[in-house]
Amino acid sequence: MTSWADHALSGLSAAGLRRGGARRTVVEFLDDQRCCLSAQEIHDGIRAAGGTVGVASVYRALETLAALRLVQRVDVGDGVARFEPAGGDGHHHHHLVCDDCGRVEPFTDDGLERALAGAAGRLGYAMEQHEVVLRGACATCRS
Amino acid sequence: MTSWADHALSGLSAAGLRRGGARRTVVEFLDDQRCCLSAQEIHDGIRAAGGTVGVASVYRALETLAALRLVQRVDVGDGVARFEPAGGDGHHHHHLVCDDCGRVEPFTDDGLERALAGAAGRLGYAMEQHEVVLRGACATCRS
DNA sequence: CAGACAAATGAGAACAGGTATCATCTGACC
DNA sequence: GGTCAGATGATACCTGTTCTCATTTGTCTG
Repeated sequence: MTSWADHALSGLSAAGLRRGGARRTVVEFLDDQRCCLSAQEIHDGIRAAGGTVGVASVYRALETLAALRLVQRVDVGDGVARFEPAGGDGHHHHHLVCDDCGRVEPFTDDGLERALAGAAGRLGYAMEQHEVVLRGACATCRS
Repeated sequence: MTSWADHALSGLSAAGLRRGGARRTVVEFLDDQRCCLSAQEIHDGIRAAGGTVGVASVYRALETLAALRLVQRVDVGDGVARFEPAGGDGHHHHHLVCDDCGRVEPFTDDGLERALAGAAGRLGYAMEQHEVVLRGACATCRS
């Protein structure tokens, strides 16, 4: 099995960057997550797990990983940036945000991916990443 | 012709809110714009046009309008919130962000809209709004 | 049309997420 | 093991956004 963490660490080496210390800790922490997390949540989570990584290092690691397309930055509209693993295994997804309960949940849709690729092609855009956020009332809150 | 400004001001009245002063100024300023603007840009633009609206009022007006779905909040990933008219006339669009020059440009795509509606329906989501951001190299920067 | 009153406003303080600084440390190569 | 540039962490700082509060202004009433 090739975990995303391995993929990401390889990517860092390939870019001529070191893979030890804080960067590795952030990568390994992210690897255990299901959906996007804010930098603060990542920082807190690492400390709760016994790690001692500074906030600055978390932000630096995320910035580096985002530049290498190894993490995706997600903005759901509450003013805080969230991050999640990207690239590597095909665990690509988008997000639903419930206006009532504020919960963020992932979803995938092949037709949507095709439509996105089609639109980018038609516009002459070399698409590197895309982000889709749907807002509304989730199935739970509708009742 | 029914401008978006009229539509938005009607919406404010219907919600039992006053339509004079700062709120009206913000609505009328937004009505002249092509694409999304940050709160700061809106504030500066109004002052440049001779208006005297405080920053707080700009943010409050935008928050109110967003809650009424009269403006759409757009987040392109640089940490500043942008806003643009929404609802009313069918001037709905999404955004392309160039990783090189940072320019944000609007686009529309019917196939994409259909795919979004289809995905939301399949997931049991009552979709109120959606936002799509494509990142990559724009046609100009590719050469 | 004047009076009354709650909603709305503006200036600036306060807050928070994110970034820059800098002395110290450490991974990778020799 | 030695060397040194890259990396780290604590903290000061910056900037976008929200809060506070005294003052102003729509709107409704009589």
